[in-house]
Amino acid sequence: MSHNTIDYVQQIRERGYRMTPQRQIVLDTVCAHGGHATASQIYDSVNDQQPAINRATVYRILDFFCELQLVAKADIGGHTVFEVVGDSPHHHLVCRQCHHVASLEDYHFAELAEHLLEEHGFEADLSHLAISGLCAECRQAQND
Amino acid sequence: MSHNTIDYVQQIRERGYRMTPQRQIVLDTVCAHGGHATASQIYDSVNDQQPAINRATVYRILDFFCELQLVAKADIGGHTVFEVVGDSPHHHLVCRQCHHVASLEDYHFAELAEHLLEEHGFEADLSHLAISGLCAECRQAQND
DNA sequence: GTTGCTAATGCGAATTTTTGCATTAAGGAA
DNA sequence: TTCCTTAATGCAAAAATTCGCATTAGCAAC
Repeated sequence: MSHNTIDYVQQIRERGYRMTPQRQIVLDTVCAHGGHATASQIYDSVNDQQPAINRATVYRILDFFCELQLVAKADIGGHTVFEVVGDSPHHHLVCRQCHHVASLEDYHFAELAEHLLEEHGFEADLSHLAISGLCAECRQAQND
Repeated sequence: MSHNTIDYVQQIRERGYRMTPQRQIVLDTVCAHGGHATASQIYDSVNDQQPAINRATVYRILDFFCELQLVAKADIGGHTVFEVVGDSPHHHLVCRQCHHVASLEDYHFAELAEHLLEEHGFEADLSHLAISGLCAECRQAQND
């Protein structure tokens, strides 16, 4: 798995929360999925490993991780998916036509975040943003 | 209501879809709510006016309007809300702590959209984006 | 106006997600 | 190690959302 377990445990405890086997498994599972996984997909995987873990618990844990920003939630093509927040923040360009998803690491987002902080005092969490629009291919196809 | 009915009807027909009384009522209702309304809230309002309209239909119509970009869907503080896309595109800064929502009309977003188009050929639909982060108040409170 | 094609709706059931509450267990203190 | 506090889980029921399919109705063509 790609995450450093010790580190996450510390982060959780420092904020007054508890580390549980359920949370460990869910975190491992989200990591294992790598890309984007829906809550149900994550539950299914978890269930394969530990059938005793309740569905509601998985949902609550995913919410919990999102609040702690260990995991990011995004709406991609109408589906809510989860992804571990790693060391490389990136964004997603989701085509509203073909639903293709392009990942993007772009310094312009950093600029935007700076502006928001300076001009509005808002500390934007600009990692794993899902932006919908028209991809290059679909734009071309439309111009026929 | 704030929307020009004729205009929407044309847009819908031009793309090969049909205008129905159900769609009209849902559109009016989303407009009437003005700000942000959840699917259930919209269904309730619609149901008050026309009890015959099915719940599933309301959900499908909301999706339909989103695809046509007549309506924007956004995740705000964990709730999915809908808003009519008017002539004044704006964005939402959602505080992850206090869940306060600030509206924002910012030219920096337009710049970002330009960059995405020029550098990645992606025509971003940058209206009604919901960005989560920490608002000024909560940031200050955290520094005590 | 009438007809025909098919998009859109209604309905019921399945699936997904949330919620309230009793019980369990994490982890700091004694 | 044992005890205590209360965060976290499991369970069951409710609520929200999606899906398949038979039926209805928009609207373009005649």
